[in-house]
Amino acid sequence: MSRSDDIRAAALELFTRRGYEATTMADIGAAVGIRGPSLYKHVASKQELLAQIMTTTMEELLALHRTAVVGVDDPTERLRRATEAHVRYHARHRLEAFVGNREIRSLTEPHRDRVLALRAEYERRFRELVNDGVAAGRFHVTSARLASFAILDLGMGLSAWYREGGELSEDAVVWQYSDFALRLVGALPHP
Amino acid sequence: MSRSDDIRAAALELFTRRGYEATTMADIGAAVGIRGPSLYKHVASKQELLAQIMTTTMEELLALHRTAVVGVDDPTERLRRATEAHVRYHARHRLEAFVGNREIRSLTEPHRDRVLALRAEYERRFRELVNDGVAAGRFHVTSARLASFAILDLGMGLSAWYREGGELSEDAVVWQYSDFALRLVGALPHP
DNA sequence: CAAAAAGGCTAATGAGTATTAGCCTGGATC
DNA sequence: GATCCAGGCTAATACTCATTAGCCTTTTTG
Repeated sequence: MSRSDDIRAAALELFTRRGYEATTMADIGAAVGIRGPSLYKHVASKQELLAQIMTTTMEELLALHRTAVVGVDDPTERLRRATEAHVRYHARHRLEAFVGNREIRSLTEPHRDRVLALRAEYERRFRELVNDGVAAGRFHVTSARLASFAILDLGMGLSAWYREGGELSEDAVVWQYSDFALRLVGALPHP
Repeated sequence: MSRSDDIRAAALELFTRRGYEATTMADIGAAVGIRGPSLYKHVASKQELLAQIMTTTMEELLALHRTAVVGVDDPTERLRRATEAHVRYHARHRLEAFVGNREIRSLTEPHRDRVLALRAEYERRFRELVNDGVAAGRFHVTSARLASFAILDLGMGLSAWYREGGELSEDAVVWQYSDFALRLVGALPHP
């Protein structure tokens, strides 16, 4: 089983660095010390590798989101926790998040619709968090859609530039970005 | 000359929708009504098409940035104008911006370094805008780098979801996002 | 109006690539 | 100890592409 995991990890790394189309089965094989065709003893196809990465990524993100907000009522706290989960996931699993955001085009049809549906669901949940805050008079934005897109895009941007062990620790980024999200929706008093 | 422009426009459209690697010269030809090999009467190579798109995009963005802030002294106003230019460019030239952000990997070496240098320059300028505001006591952020990344990422995200003629007008998005940027750096009074 | 240049086309060329076929080996199983 | 079989490998299959060659027609030019 470990071999399959190594292959998935190598594929993830290569899909991130070179992109799905530019990565060959021989590349993936070389990364784990075997030839391209031998990969088929472990995985069904290149496309399946991508589909698995993207589907599990979106499912994990949604699961973490649910866990983050469950049992919390205050709109500000709900948005803070959701953003923390969002940002932390993008920092901790930046390869998965990066590929998940960029390779939707390379996904073929049974999978693409599924991933897009999960993503739409995730967006909808953030939008509702913002809407709830506005309805409660706690947030002040002109367009909840725009504000939620902005918050989501912060995480996606993160997955492009964040590096573990870089200048900024994971916690620092999570804390800062969550603060940014609350400032964005006008939820914090002026500093 | 018009033919070359048509080809560049078709390539841009296809690179955006399918990605550089997944776009064939035959596809681009079909989009302008000729066969793949005939394209070579107008352009040198597929790679050149990409390089041209990415280089001119970054140069335009830098030029617009310079124009936006020149002669403005107030830090808040400088950041507002820079963000407006940034967001407006990403809305108005979303295909160029989208490709410019996503296809750096597909660029081969004389060009990639050049584009990366331009991009680094652009990031540096935003970071300095934020630093200046902090130094003047007008902005309140923990990390200027993080804040400028966040603002830049807003534009990049925009180029992924914005659609001309959609629910939100260009001006609405520009105004809102510039406001977000100022809220992000703590430059606005509490609403 | 003849010559040349533009700009198309089809047919190579020359790679590269996912996937399949079929073989081989060394350890596990009986 | 003979038999499996998991997991490698090389060779073949069957594309798909970017790019080049060489030809032909139309338009421009002198």
